[in-house]
Amino acid sequence: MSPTAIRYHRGMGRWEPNAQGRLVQAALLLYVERGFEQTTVAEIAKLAGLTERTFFRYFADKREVLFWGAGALQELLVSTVATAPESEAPIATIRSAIEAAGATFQERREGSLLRQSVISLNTELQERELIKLASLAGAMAQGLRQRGVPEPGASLSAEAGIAVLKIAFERWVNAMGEPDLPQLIRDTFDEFKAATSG
Amino acid sequence: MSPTAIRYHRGMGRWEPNAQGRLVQAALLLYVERGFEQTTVAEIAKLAGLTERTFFRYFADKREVLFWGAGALQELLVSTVATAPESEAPIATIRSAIEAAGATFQERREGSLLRQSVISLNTELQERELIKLASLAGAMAQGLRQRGVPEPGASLSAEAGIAVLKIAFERWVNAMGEPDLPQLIRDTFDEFKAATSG
DNA sequence: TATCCTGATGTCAGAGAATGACATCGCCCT
DNA sequence: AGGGCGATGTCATTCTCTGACATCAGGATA
Repeated sequence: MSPTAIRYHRGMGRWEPNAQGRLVQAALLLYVERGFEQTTVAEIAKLAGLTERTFFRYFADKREVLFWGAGALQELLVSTVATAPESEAPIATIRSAIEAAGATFQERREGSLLRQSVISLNTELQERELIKLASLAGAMAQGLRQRGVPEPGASLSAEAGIAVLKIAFERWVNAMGEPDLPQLIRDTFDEFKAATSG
Repeated sequence: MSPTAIRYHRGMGRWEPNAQGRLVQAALLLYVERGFEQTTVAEIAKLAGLTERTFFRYFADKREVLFWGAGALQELLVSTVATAPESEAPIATIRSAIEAAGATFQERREGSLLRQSVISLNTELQERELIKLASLAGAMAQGLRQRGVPEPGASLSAEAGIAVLKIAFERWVNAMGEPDLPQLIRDTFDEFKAATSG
């Protein structure tokens, strides 16, 4: 089937509303159906009823559509770190933040799994994911520093948290038994402590 | 100054020898002088006395030139893991491997710093670096698994090692006092343990 | 109401990355 | 001498991404 343009309302204004949302929806649909590489930006734009040029006004590149939520995730992590109890150990603060992040993935379980299935099939997308994760680690480290945690402890704690998130997420995706991601994160943190304290 | 083609010997065979080496040398030169983005593959190829098409026969993309040594590094890590004492704790094995990797950077100090200065100025290159590091972690984890270390401990230990490498390397690059990288890695491992055992 | 302005989108042109198909031609082997 | 091989060149093409400029509905303003 060849999908026609995605429309929402009828000509309310000069253009259909929610251009960015239509682009995201169109891109995700095509990435899932044909794969990321086999999808051109022109096709995405056409499906969204827009032009290629407009796509690049909303997204820096073809990959970025899939990482639209990264900003909100970073805010969640940073605010969780910022509002943690003063007396708490840095690694415990990071643990709380990562658990909170895990909860949001759990809430959007279907979407998260779909998105990951696309990413897992393409190296370029994995690269983008890794740099987003590194950015998250950097933001959490900065949050810790603002709370007086010195380097390199701040960065090391943040990196540890991201490592746990990565591996817990991977377990979550591969597990058919639908475990709870926050719980998996807690378990993985414990295993991490056991594995690295040798 | 506009550099002319890089030549080695005089027409020994049909072509100048060491085409790949000339490409690496030319690319590095231009990346340092003009920056990565401002350098085109056509320019690199011309400086190496070759064509654009030949560049892409040796390197999958423009970035890959800078990660030429990753294969050897991975072999070093894997073989270090493989030959570690049987009784050793997994995290200690990883620590040894990372230290060995650090030693090779220390040996090529100038080149490592130059390379990193190029990478640090460009996001695309940082993405490639991160996925290479992830690949190293994956290889080390597999090495541990072959020694009977179960998941998720194997992956967690490997990721911890890579996190330490990243941060120790960063300290090494930013430190003007020329500290010893293997020693910095040892110190960072100790700080990591302290930071994550809270 | 007439006019101006703004912002979202379209149109066009172009550089540069990357890839496939095929040509070239010294060198080595027999 | 002849033939095949392998490294390189040539050519054409698709696709990503960007800059410059055009368009035009709707809101603000006089």
